[in-house]
Amino acid sequence: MVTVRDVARSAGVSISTVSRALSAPEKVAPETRDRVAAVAAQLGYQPNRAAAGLRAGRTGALGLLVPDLANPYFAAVAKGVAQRAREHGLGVFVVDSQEDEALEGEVLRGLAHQTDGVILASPRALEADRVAAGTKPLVVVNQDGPLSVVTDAAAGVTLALAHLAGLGHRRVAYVGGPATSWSDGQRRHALAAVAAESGVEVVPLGAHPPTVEGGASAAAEVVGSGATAVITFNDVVAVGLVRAVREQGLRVPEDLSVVGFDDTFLAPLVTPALTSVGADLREVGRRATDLLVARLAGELETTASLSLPTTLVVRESTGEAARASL
Amino acid sequence: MVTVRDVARSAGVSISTVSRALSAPEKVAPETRDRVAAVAAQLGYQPNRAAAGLRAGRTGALGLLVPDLANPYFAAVAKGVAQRAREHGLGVFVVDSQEDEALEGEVLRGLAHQTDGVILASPRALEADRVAAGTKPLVVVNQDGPLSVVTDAAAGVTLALAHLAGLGHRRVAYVGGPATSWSDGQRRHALAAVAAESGVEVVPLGAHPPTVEGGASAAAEVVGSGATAVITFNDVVAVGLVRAVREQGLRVPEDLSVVGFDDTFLAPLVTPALTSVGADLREVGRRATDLLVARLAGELETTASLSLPTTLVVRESTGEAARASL
DNA sequence: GTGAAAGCGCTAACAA
DNA sequence: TTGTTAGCGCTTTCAC
Repeated sequence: MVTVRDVARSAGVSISTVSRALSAPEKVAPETRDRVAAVAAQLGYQPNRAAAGLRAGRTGALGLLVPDLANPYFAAVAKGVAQRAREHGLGVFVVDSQEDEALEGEVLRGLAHQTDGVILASPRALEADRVAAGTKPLVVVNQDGPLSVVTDAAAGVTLALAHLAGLGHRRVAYVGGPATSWSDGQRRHALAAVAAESGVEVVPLGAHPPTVEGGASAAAEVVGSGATAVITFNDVVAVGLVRAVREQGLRVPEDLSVVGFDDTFLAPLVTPALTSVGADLREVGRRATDLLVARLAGELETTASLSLPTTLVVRESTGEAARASL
Repeated sequence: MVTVRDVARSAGVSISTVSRALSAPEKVAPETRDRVAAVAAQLGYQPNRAAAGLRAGRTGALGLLVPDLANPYFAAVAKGVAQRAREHGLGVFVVDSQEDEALEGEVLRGLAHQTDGVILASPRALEADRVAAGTKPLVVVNQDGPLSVVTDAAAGVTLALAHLAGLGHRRVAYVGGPATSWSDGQRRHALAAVAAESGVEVVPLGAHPPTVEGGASAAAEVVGSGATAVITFNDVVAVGLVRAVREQGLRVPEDLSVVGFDDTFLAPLVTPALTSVGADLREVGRRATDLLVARLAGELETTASLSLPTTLVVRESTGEAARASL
């Protein structure tokens, strides 16, 4: 392992000059700086993060806590975080809380300790998390907080409703996700708020698991609601719902239009391809990272909330409201 | 921040006793150990990993390098790694090389430096990577290496071929993935080897991008091959292929049986649900982690290769060979 | 602009 | 069994 001492000796300077030349170049004479840089490169010197952090009180690493890394939603956010962190020269410790509230706190405690700050994606137990994180800055994705990044639910449902209204739908159902989901609450709220101005009646249905089965189990409720179109908590629920109503002999979109949420890569692949409300999840990860980095640099006051735009991708699962009613 | 000194003072012992009590309990008198543990817990002491690592020459962290974290395949592996690493009390630095060979090496160099060893998932430039990793142990997933974890391609294609043969298929095409893909090579090799004993003629087709478009672009070739069934490089390719042949008026599985690869969560969601050769990807991640940990503990010779079993999940996209030929 | 020296929190000889 | 001590590689005053 090549250390500052090796570089210093080779360049004929002291170790402090090496350190400065590499991390605060403006404090060193240009020629010295260049010489040190050249020697460092030639020797293949890589600063030891742990040592640097130990002294400077930083770790040079960020933490990312997700409920389920195998979920494409979080995988996309994680990718954005990893990407941007690299650009900032920071490492990312990734931890999967396995959707377990208790584990979330426990794991966060450890994570906070070995990072400069952590990004919490869709936390299940935010209050406990704040305690677990201690004094380390926390950026929250998909939930409220002093430092947070969310996608604009109101804009998303407005787009969906406008699209459906334009197709002649007058009664639209909403198949919700888990009652504990913050986004679900946001969407229900937004739906109620914008229904009137869209000229559409919204029928909020109950909570369903965010799975294919959850979607299937909502089929009866949807059909019974008399709605000609439905918005679902996410794409997977939409797939389950489509499958179930088809088994009842209904056609999508002729008899029922379906709008998914999240616009995952699933949406274009299923039949019919799903119209879905989406957001750029990698961008969510990137912006969360930027927020954390800015906060660490002290460039930010204690509070900053970002709302990222949502889009509606129209595919095959929505069409004109032909039926009078179900 | 509470340090060893605080615990030592509170417990009335020296800092080395605290260190020992916590990391080598058997070297300390039971009563002392218990007292230290109690005080540490009460004070909420968390050892500083960076400091410990600095002194001990370990970092307490593993690295995981994937070509694309948003790819469900790698996301699943990553989840397994994160999970098991946590159980071993190690952190995981995750890096996404964005499918870029040059970036892979560069990123690995940095990763190797701040971890005790790294897991390389489906590396694109293994030779360069060995250099970049220096002396740090490397566990390779999905490719050959001194320390490696792969899924059993031969078993997978044997299962698929047996299944198709049982349905009466006598001519089976294989739509390959990128020419640089190691798994693709393994599968082609295995296919050629087991074709005879399955009583099936295998028609290897060209390389196609591992995308929906890639699958669609293979449609003509597949139809032209006269095969009644086809095995594809992965599920996404299968979806593209199914879509394209359907547009030509063929039915799946009545006119063409399709077997995907990887058994991603896509498989059960598309129509028709895809028969697919799969493996437990989280387990792949877990075993790779175990291998690396064992190697770090010196429990392993320099070489160890694991081949994990594959399964065939039969769904709706395969059926009896009714056609004489296309 | 540069160097000497202290010390971040911890572990591992070495003593006792 | 326990304590003392010397660093791990680096950053950062403080002199010069």
